[in-house]
Amino acid sequence: MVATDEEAVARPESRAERKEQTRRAILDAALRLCEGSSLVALSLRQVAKEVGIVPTGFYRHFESIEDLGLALVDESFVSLREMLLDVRVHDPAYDDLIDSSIDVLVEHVHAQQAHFAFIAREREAGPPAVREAIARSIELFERELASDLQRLPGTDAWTTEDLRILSNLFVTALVATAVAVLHASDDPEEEKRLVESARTQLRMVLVGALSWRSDR
Amino acid sequence: MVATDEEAVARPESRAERKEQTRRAILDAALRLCEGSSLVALSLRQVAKEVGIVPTGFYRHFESIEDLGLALVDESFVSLREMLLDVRVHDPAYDDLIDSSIDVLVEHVHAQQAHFAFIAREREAGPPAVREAIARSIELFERELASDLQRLPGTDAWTTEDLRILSNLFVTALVATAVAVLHASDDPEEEKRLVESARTQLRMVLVGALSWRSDR
DNA sequence: TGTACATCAGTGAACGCGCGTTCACTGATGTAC
DNA sequence: TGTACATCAGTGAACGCGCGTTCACTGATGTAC
Repeated sequence: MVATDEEAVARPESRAERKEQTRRAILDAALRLCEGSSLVALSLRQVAKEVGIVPTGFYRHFESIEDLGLALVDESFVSLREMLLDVRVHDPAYDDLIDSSIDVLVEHVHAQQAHFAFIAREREAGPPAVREAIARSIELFERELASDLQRLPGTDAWTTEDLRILSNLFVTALVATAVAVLHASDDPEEEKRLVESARTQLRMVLVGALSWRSDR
Repeated sequence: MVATDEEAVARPESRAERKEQTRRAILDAALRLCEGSSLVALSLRQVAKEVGIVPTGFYRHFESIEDLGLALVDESFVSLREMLLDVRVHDPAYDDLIDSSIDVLVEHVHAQQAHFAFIAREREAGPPAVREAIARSIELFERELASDLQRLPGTDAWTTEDLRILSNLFVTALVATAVAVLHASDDPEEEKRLVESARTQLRMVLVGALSWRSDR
């Protein structure tokens, strides 16, 4: 065993790395503690206690609970963006698009329960700055989905506005499904029903959108 | 002027009536104060101050803020039920069904802003008992809508489950529209766009549902 | 109609508690020479 | 490599404040006779 190795065991992290670990612990603790109520009911002292630092230590990492909330919004949407990439990776054929999208959604909801619940809650109940950040990110997400939809056959002649409207409906239905799956997190039968229901709904929308558009 | 009339002016209300007035004032104050955050961040003392009674006076009317929240849920869904009746009263023809439903929705959102915002917020962020009460009421609302849909031509052969799935998608889209209209409350242009977008979406869904079903 | 008693909506003092924020601090880590 | 100094993540005491809840109360309204 070499001296530098022993040193690495004794002092495995730099000061910056340990600061980053505490920051992570604060973000995780906040996400955990505000499950089932809201960021606006979360206190800095609760978070500090959960993390195991003194209340004033919080200020080394965030200015306020609201500031922490904005960091959680960013994090959550990184999650969501990864989901969109996952759908693209599958490069789905038309008839398979909906099934694979819902599968990816459900998978991500399970892997990122806390993030999904956070967004669903705080988009309406969070501090104003957090609500605005979420609204902006959802709009961005819708635009990205719209540009994905544009690559599908049958949508070539659609206007940007048409795509935005369809994309908005998809996102609305998917968010509702995600929230329902979250609430049924301990009931696999219920989840199956929800997934089946979402499949039917998205198919209705897709069929309707295509035939309704061609009518114009 | 008769003696009894003068008496009516001097003592216009019974004790029970004045208690009811205070109860109403508490409900209104709570609805106002938790706009923009959530019931879980609302204190009994804030409500009492707003109403103009001493904090302990609150207990003459409600056991807790959560109890008050349950009363607000009941009230809000009375509002929603009136909306459904309004749609039925118009007894809409097929091609007019969507337009008149959206008109009624927007009208009710304007008249009952606080109630809609309350439901949208607390269904995810409220105290557990409040969330459950809202979930139950929304399910009931969906079942009522489903039985309305059953009366439409073209849905005769549908199963209960089919109707439930369609009804759920309608409610999801309508709730999303209501929330968007609320957030655009001071921008008539934005509201017009939202209404137009909702019309398009609901038409897509209806067309899709009918043609997709007939495929089976 | 008048009197005696019951009810009960709202009062006001008091309690212990958790809150966000201030401030001066400690001591390990990092850096310049 | 060794030393002297700077940085800064986390500490701990203290503050004034709003919180929910208890309790004994007041006095107007309602009721029984």
